[in-house]
Amino acid sequence: MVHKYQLEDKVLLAVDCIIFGFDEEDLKILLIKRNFEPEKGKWSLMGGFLKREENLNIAANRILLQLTGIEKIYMEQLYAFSEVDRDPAERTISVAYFALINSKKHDKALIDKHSAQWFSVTELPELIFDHSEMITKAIRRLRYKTSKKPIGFELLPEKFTMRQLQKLYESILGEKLDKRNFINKINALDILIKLNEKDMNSSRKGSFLYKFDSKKYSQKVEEGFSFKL
Amino acid sequence: MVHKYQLEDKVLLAVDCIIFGFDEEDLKILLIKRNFEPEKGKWSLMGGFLKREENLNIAANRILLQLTGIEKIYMEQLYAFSEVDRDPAERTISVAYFALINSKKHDKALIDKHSAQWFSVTELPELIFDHSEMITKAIRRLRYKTSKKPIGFELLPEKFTMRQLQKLYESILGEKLDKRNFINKINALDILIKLNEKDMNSSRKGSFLYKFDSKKYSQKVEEGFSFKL
DNA sequence: TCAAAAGTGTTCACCGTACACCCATGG
DNA sequence: CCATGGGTGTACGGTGAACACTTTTGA
Repeated sequence: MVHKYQLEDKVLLAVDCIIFGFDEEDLKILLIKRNFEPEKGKWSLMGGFLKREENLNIAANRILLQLTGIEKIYMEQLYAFSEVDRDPAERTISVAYFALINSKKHDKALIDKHSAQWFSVTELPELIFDHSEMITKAIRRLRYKTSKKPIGFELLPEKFTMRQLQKLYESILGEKLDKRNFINKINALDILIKLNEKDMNSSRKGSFLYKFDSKKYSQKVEEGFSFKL
Repeated sequence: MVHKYQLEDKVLLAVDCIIFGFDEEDLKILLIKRNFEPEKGKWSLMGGFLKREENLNIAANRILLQLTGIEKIYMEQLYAFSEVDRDPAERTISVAYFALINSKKHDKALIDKHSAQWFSVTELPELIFDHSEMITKAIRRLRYKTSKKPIGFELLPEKFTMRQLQKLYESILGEKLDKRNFINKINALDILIKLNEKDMNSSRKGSFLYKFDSKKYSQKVEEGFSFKL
């Protein structure tokens, strides 16, 4: 027998995505210029509504694909935002997701189509609704995450230098790190492969490139290894 | 101008509460016997539906009040569960909250009214829908929380012994702790007031009672003190 | 030859952990 | 007088943080 909850209020359920990227210098967030009412023309997170046949993760994936053209994106549910008047048009609860992408990989045409733009986390524009609050929460969560597991690799190209990795961590944590200590710690984790290949762009001497060793990593995860950084 | 999102699907939004309590021995969870369809008669978390005029926190407060009779309960949003078929009756997304209460304080009549019962986290019955998953997530979150801030006091009576506090931490973390190290750490936090009063129930010698010093605590929070345990 | 970034180890202070015995009391 | 839980301190190893100089090479 199928019973129904007849008398309860229904609401719109939105998904908003905080998309983090990294451009060798700064931690950035991808924002769109809203092309529909309300608040048309203002900056906003990329979002959409949950459809009947989707769960939230699938909806978030769909929304991320729409803007970036990337299928498999690292992504986590963040928090449900539910103030009664958060969206002036209609009662809407929004579940925020944060995502990490390699900012070189996404589809430029889609970015243009949505009038999207990358903003450094230190120089964000004014945002609609409670989107600033969402971002604040996302940054906190990202900081926490990176201190517990080496999540940051999602934001880098396949091959990267120690310098880039350090800069990434610095921009996530918002503080300078000591080069030697950083390298010691990373090496202690033992999840990188040092390549016989140098990146000659950054300096005359050139710096070795590394790859993330995902096999070793997942093995260590299974063994319960603690990745504290 | 008020614009509406005309064509989007609406859903029911539920709030389910994982209510933790502590009885001097075990970490427990308060469950109810469902008195409505579907799954009537089975064990379930206390829950309810979000109303038009509420945000999620307020809804969670209302639901907690209904079952416990306590107004101000420590409570945090946990996660939104959204599998399409999680509730067979109707598409329902549920935002889970976890709450910490002093299990002595709640209203017994309300417990009876809802056919509620405390279950040790190590001996949970079969639960409806995805409620087991919610509990698993809540326990993980609680463990994390207690290692970062002294959240556990919410679960104890106003006056408590070191022994009780240690047992509480042990049952949250699921492991035995060394008495001396535990006391040293707690004392290092410097957020307890030792009373000139002993609890004579636990032993012949009697053990000193302590109170949580919430002034000192909030002062330290402001100063950015790290409460790592 | 010099400017610019890469690469590399050691020391020290502090923290977490392991560990065992005496105390007070009621029965 | 003894059984029961309460209360107390120290030693050691490991980890995190501070710290400076040499190397390479293109311009």
